[in-house]
Amino acid sequence: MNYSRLRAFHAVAQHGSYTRAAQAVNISQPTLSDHVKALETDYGVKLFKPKGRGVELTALGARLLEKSRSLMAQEAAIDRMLREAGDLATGHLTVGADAPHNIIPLLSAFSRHYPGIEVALKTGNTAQIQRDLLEGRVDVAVRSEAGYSERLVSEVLQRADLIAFVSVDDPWARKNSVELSDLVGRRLIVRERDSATRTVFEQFVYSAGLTFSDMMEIGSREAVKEAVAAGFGVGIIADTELGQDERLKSIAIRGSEMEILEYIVCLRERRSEKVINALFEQLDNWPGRVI
Amino acid sequence: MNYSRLRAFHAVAQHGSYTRAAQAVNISQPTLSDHVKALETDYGVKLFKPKGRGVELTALGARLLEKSRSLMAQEAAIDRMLREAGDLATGHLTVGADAPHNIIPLLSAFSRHYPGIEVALKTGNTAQIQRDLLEGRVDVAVRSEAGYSERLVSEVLQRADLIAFVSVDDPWARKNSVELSDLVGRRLIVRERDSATRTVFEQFVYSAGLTFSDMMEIGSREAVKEAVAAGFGVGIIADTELGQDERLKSIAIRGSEMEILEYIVCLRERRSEKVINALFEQLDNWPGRVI
DNA sequence: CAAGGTTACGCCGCGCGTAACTATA
DNA sequence: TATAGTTACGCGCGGCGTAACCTTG
Repeated sequence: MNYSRLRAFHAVAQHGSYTRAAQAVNISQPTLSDHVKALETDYGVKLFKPKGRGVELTALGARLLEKSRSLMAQEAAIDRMLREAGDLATGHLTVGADAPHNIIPLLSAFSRHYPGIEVALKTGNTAQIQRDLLEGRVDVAVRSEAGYSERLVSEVLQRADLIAFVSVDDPWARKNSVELSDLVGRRLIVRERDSATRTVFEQFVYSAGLTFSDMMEIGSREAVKEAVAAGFGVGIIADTELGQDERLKSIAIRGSEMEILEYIVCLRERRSEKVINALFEQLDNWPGRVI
Repeated sequence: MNYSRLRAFHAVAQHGSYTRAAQAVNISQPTLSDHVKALETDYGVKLFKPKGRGVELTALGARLLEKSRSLMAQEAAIDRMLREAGDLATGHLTVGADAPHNIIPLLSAFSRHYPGIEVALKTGNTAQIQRDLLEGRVDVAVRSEAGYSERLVSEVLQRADLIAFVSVDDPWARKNSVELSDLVGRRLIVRERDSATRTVFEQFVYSAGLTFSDMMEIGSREAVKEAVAAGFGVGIIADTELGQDERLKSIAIRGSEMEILEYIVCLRERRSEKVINALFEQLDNWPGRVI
C-alpha cells in the first residue's frame, strides 16, 4: 500500500475528475493518472470507469473513498497534534525572498527570540520563490505582490513609496520634491522589467499618460545607486531601500503616491504551524514596521 | 506529513528499540533513525528520549503511537479490502526462479486459467532471488530450499531424486542402477558448487563417507548433458530434469534416496493476496505434481 | 474542434544501505 | 569492550512534469 497512490486516488475521487483534482492538489494530471492506474493494476481492481468525457467511481471505488476519507482524517489529526505540540525550542524556518532587504531585521529578531530554530534565507526571482512556496521548499515567502492564489495568505511586511534620487552634484540636488512630469526630460535609471520597483513605476507612469524616452535599465539595486552616484541620471527606488549614501540625494515625487508594498506570504494550510505563526506574530509586534 | 517517516516512528515505538524495529521491518537502522529525526525536527518535537543504551517514548511520543496505531489499522483495512476485491481479471504476477525448469508448466497453466494476469518470470541465482522476494520485486520465488526466514512460507513444488546418467555408448549403458560407491571409480560430471543438485549430492556423499577424486564441474544443466553425451563420464542430475535424449541413459542410485526438493516461496504477509493465493491453488490442483 | 485522459519519456530528490563514528554500561 | 544510536555519503528507483497522442461529445 503506497500512500502517494492512495492520496492520488483520494483527490481524484473527491473532485470527480482528474483535471480538477490535479489543480486542487497542485500535481500534474498525468501523475495522478499514473498513480491511480498503479493502484488498480497492483490489486487487479477497477476504481474508476469512463463516463462521458470524464470518469466516475465504480462501486469499489466508492467504498474505497469512504475508507480513504477516514484515513486522511486520521492523518490530519496526527498532523494537527504534532503541529500543536511543537514548542519552538527546536525546528527550522526557511524563508524565500526576491528582495531580502526588508525581511532581514525581522529574521534577525526572530532568531534571537527563538534561538533553537534554524533560520535559512533563500533568494531568487519572484517566479522561483512562488514555486518554492507552493512546493514546500520554503515555509514563507517575501514578495512584492499579495498572493494571487486562493491557497496563499499574506500580511504586509513593509509599505514604501517610490522616490527619485540624484547625485549630490546634480542640478536637482537642492530640490526636495518634483512632479512626476518633471522626470520626462531626464535620463532615468531603473531596475529591469518585472522587478517590483519597475512594475509599480511603469503602472503609475502609464496611468498618468506619460512616456519616457530615455530610460537606462540596470539589473541590480546596488548598480542603480552606483550609476546615479556617477551622475548617469535620476534613479527611481523605494524610499526604504535608499540607505545612507553621502553621494546621493533623495527627492520626493509630488502628487502621485507611488506606493509599493511588500508582503510576507505562506500557504493557507500551513498558516497555523507553530513556527510560521510565530513569525507572523513577530511581524505584528514589529516596531520598525511602517504601515 | 510523510508516511515513510511515520511508519519508521511507528516501528521504533512499537518495538521499543531502533535495532529491533530495523530487523522487524527489514529496513536498516540508520534509515529509521533518519526518519524519526526528520519527523522530530520538522515539527520541532521530541518523540524519543535516551534511556540506558536504548531509547524510550516521550509523553508526546506515546500519544503519537496511539494515533499511529489507529492509522496503521486503517491502512491495513484498506489493504485487506482491496486485496479481497481483486477479481483476477487483471493484475500481474512476477516469479523469481533460480531454476525455471519446473515452474514453467505451472505458470503456463496459470496464465491460461487467468488470461488477464500478466505473468513474468525472472531468473537469477538463489541469493538474488531471495533479495528480490524480501524486497517485493518478485511476488513468489522458486527455490531448492524451504524458507529460512520466519517471514516466508512455502509449498513443495516438486520432489525429485538424484540419478546418474551416462552416454548410450558407455559400458554402464545396460545397467538400470548402481550403488553410490560404484561411482567412486568413474569421472563424475556435476554442476557448480552452490547449485542445488551439487549441494544435495555432496551432502549424501559426505554422509556415506565417500570421496570422489575425479569430478568435472560444469556451469549449466545443458552443458552437463552435452559433456555426458560426448562420453566424458557419469552425470548427476535430478530425474525430472533429464528429459528425453536418445543419447543418454539414466541409472538409478540404489540404497541412498538422494531426494531434492524444490519449493515455491512467498512472504508470509503476502500469502493471502488474491494472485498469489491463486497460484498456490493452481499448484495444489496440479496433476503433474510429483510428491 | 475542444476538453479530458492516457502514453512516452527523462529528470531529480527521497529513501535506502554501507561504513565510519560516538556514546553508554 | 560490546551493544545501541548517529553521522556521512553515494546509489537507484519512484514520483513528478512536459509533450505528444488518443477519445468523446
